Amino acid sequence: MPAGRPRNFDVDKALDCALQLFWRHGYEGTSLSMLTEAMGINVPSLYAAFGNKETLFRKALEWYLESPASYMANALKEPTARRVAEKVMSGSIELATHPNNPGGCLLVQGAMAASPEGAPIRHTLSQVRAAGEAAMRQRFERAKREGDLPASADAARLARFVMTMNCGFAVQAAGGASRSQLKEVAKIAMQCWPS
Amino acid sequence: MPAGRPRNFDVDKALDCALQLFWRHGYEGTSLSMLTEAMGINVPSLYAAFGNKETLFRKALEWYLESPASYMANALKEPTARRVAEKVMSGSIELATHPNNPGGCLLVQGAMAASPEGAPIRHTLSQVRAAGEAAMRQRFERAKREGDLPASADAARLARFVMTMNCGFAVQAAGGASRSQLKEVAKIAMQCWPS
DNA sequence: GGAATAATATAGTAATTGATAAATAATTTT
DNA sequence: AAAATTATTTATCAATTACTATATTATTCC
Repeated sequence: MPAGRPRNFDVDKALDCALQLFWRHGYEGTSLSMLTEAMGINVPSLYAAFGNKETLFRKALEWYLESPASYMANALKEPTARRVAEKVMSGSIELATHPNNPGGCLLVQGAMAASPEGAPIRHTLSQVRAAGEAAMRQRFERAKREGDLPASADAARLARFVMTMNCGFAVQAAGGASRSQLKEVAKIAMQCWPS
Repeated sequence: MPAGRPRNFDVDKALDCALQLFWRHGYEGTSLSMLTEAMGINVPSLYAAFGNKETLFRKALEWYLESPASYMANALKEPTARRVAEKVMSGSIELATHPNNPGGCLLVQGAMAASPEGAPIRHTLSQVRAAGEAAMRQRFERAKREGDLPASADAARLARFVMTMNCGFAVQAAGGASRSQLKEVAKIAMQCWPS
């Protein structure tokens, strides 16, 4: 145990509270007073533990990607491109409509509608989305080499299609669409998958 | 001409300036000082002419729906359901990626990421999106009666599918996706259209 | 037990938010 | 020309924003 007065709050739990707020209200829609109240700490403790609001958001984003949004990495491990696409969409829908979570997706929720001061965060989030799309593209290229996607298929376009669906799910879920409604939509989307 | 000192600004032009800002930055991301600077008027004039920030947004929204977003109403007039879906998606993409416009769609951009104070606006915008989806559903039901959609098709699901694509286009465009990239995505989406 | 260390609590910073009050200027009506 | 009406200007309002300085409390090291 390090010298000095010990923390009387759990950093990981506090970070999870912050994530919930950012997820629901976006970066700029979440104020420090909302954060400190939900995290159960006061402002100087927040700054001591997390730097400032922006670094707190970035830490919450990291945690989001490695835990609630880990469905993406898992989906890429599926054996065929079709099943990858199905898993990405169902994972995205389940995340965006889980009753314990705020509706939608942090990467979408946090990225829209921001004053000029929020531009760096917005930029980071669209980069993260682009990275997900690129990972899918590479996975689909592998599928072409492995033969479970026809050689005529365009990996980049298919990845963009799935990511566009994902963004659409996030908006629809934030607007109140139900899980079963979005699953029906995903089923329709899979009907155009090349076989 | 009414009695009293005449306005020395054009209300419609000022409203259009406000729309540009709300479109780009969302409701809460746009401040009164940004508005007055862009509109070329000072605060009391804004309040006298438009009420307050919220009614100004609602007037900008009305203007948005009847002018830049009129593609939806026009698309519904197409003779077949397939062409309706094609037109809705291409209209949405062109709006969201037009070089003179802010990227994305006001209905999406303004609806995400908001503090609790912005809830009424967020609610209004998701209602407007739901209204568009309902209009499409009715149009597709008519198409079933007219025979250009098979009786087995589900009008509500198809409408939700197209609206989900639209929301996805808006997010992707706001994140920098190009018009041609999104048109390719729309082409893929149309491959699953029932015929 | 005393010094060093680190967290918390209280209070307060300058800047910005949406919104207004009072005074002034420009019209039409009579 | 005077009164009535309406817009603009200037200044300001209380509340909130992200953030910090100071003082206090709790712990470990020596």
